[in-house]
Amino acid sequence: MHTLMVADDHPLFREAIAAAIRAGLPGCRLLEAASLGDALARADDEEALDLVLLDLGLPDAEGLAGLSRLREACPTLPVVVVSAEQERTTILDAIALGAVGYIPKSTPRPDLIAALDQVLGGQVYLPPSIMRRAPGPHAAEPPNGRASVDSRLETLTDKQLQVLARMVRGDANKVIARELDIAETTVKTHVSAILRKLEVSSRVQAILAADQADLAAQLSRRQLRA
Amino acid sequence: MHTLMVADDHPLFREAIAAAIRAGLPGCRLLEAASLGDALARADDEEALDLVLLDLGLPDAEGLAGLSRLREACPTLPVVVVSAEQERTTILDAIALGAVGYIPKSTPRPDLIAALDQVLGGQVYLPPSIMRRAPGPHAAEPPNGRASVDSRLETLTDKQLQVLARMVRGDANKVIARELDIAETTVKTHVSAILRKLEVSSRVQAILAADQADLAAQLSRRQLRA
DNA sequence: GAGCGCCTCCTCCTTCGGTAGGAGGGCGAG
DNA sequence: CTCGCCCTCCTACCGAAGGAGGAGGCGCTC
Repeated sequence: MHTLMVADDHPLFREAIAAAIRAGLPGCRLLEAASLGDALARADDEEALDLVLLDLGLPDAEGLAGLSRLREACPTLPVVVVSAEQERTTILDAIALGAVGYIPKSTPRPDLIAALDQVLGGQVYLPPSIMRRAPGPHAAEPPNGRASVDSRLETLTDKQLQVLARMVRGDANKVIARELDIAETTVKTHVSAILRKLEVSSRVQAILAADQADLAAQLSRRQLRA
Repeated sequence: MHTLMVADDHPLFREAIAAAIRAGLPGCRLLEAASLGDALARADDEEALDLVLLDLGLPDAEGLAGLSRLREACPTLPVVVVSAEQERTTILDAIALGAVGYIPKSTPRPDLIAALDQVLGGQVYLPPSIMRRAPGPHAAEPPNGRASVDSRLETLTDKQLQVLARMVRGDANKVIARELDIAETTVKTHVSAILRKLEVSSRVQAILAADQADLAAQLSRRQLRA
């Protein structure tokens, strides 16, 4: 049927997941790897490999960097991330790196089998329990993080927002001036106002604050061209 | 059964997708909206709404900003994006904004119905044809995108990386000097080297390049404290 | 030992970033 | 009309950023 590889440094968990697969997907060949290096070596030998279940947190592959390395070494090999980590951004980063699925370690057995089925069938699996939470990306965050920056963004005038949009692209004042067809001194005036309103003391910090907030949304909300 | 709303400004496409749904998911109630404003108004009336099929490219909601607004207005309302756009990053952005699925307009009818089924069943749907392409995020992109920035990061020395880590936090040279307990002139030397190696011409651009690449991974790979 | 790379620090210089203050013009609300 | 807000531009000043060049120390390899 299929050939899977479980890459996890914790033997107990490796056994547990292997057992679950044997029970739920009978007929599968199962390989095991205790480290990323191990997994990479085995992936070279086995050309019949259909899927890798990769744990984030392998000792020789800190977090998503490990996934990145595996993807680079074997770009055509489908990888599902299996992890205790449940952050939305982590999940999205994993998918962005080319993972074909993300399975939290807390996933109940039947759901896990269904997820693997889905992935082996050529689909992409994301955990509904996390990805379908209502409030989207700005959920259980500290109330004085994103929200306040966002509100400060709203106090900016249109021109200031346009200037800020260029700042976050890395443009210098002189370039911004040329693009918006105003004098550099005027750009400076706007920049000063932006720094004051954002309550920061340098251009870099303004940029950091801006892309923590949803600048793109603010721009389109006011029908401003970027 | 379920109540769906199709939000698309193109009447022909709206009809086509409505017909497909009626055929594939008999018993569904179907609402239609020709604009984002329209959709928002109808979503307020209907409390029984199960899913919105949102087109990107509505005249009053440019691209993902429209999704953002809809999500803000109705955070608990599941939204599937339906679009001609097929960029991986667009898809991931949509999911990051809280969409529960992404269906390219080129999706064949049976697959579309299956996708809607999956979403109505509480899952998350991503188009396999795009998301499971082999080479991951740096595929058909210009070869000098993320990969090259990443490799340039590797040419940085440890100290340079430590300095860069402070730069991306918005620290000034003086602050970095204090933190690393070296002279400000030395920090400048490092910064200059960083700019040269990253092939950029300003601090801001260096920062933008750095957090496009995986700086965190690089730091932990060398066991450096941030 | 010689060479090399890295880290450290220095000076001199230019450009950029940012503040302060003033000044004129457009535009809408009272 | 007056007031206030915004955009525009200016001068002047100062500190931060960045380039050029030199220099010493440290640890490595050949």
